[in-house]
Amino acid sequence: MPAMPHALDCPGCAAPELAFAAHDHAHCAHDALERAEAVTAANGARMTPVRRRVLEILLENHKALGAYDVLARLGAEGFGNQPPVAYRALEFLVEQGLAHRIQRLNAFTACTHPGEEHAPAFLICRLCHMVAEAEASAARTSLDAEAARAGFRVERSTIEALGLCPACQGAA
Amino acid sequence: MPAMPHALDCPGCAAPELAFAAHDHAHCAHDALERAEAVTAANGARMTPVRRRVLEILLENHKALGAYDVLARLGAEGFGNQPPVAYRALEFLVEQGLAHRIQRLNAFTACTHPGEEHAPAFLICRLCHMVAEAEASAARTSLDAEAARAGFRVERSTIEALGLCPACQGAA
DNA sequence: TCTATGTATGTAATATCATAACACGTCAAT
DNA sequence: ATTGACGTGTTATGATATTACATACATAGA
Repeated sequence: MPAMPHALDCPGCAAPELAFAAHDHAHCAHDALERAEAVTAANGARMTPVRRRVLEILLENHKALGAYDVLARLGAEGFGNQPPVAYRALEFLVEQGLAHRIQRLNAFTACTHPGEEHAPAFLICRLCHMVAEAEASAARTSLDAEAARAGFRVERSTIEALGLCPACQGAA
Repeated sequence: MPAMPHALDCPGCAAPELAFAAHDHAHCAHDALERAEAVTAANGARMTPVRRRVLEILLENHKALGAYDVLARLGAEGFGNQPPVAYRALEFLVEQGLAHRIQRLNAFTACTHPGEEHAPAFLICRLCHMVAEAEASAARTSLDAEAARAGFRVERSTIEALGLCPACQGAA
């Protein structure tokens, strides 16, 4: 799987913050799955059937899914249908950096560039509910500096924006 | 109520991002209540007994309280004891800019500088659970710019940091 | 003053999100 | 073959939030 040619071809992969833009999503998802296998292997973690399936479900589109939405899908496919089944798989994916939790929505979304160190901001469209990741290092730097002024040491930060994606701005 | 002399005297009020610092909290809370009355009056909104009481409860300290914590207090004091009673009052306070919702905690905290236009970042101590407001305009500017690159229009954003407050850094 | 209107509150019922605790199965290392 | 770590299934429960409807209360206009 040649990484560079692919990234150059695929807007969604080359610039994941453009999840809103049209892109070859099947490709995008397939690629993310491949990377996920690599990431878990590198971490000595196990990508089991439930976990893989949950990731596939999240990768179906760039929206955030609630744990119970995922659970319903799992149950329908013969996996367990009790909440811990979904929550455990989601927690695993988040730990491995393969999915993110969107605090504002109490929901989860597949990571669009797994394997790369990142702590993105999320752009959440209030109409179509798409979620994109955006580079957040500048915002985080400002936040850390401001926190430091108060003597506060930041360990993790959540940056989420609610608004309108390009397509929905036209609609509204 | 002379605003300037007071602000100069009270670290908590002069620099609300220093909620972690020692300050005359009774004064801080009393002042916030007075300002709250002014804000609601200016907005043509009604500061009713339940709403005032909820604000007082939130003002007791700089921690975030869950809706059900607030509700338990209300119920014990003769107000309604069903969830909507708390949620409605909290929603009102948030709308009026007198309280903030902390997404990460599914909880609410009194605003430390009501009446001033602001969209702060929150600094949440994971040990003592204190919550302080920090200036977030720089971080927001970065975020908006990054969002604009993706064609996304930000309407509201949530910026929350989890970490250790000055006091708890010593303890840990 | 009366009454119509909008707003606030109380209450019941229910929906939605999340975790604790325990049983069972698999697999790799001894 | 036994042990121990890990993953999954299941029951039960806890925590957070909303819908819908009934009642009370304030205030403006007749």
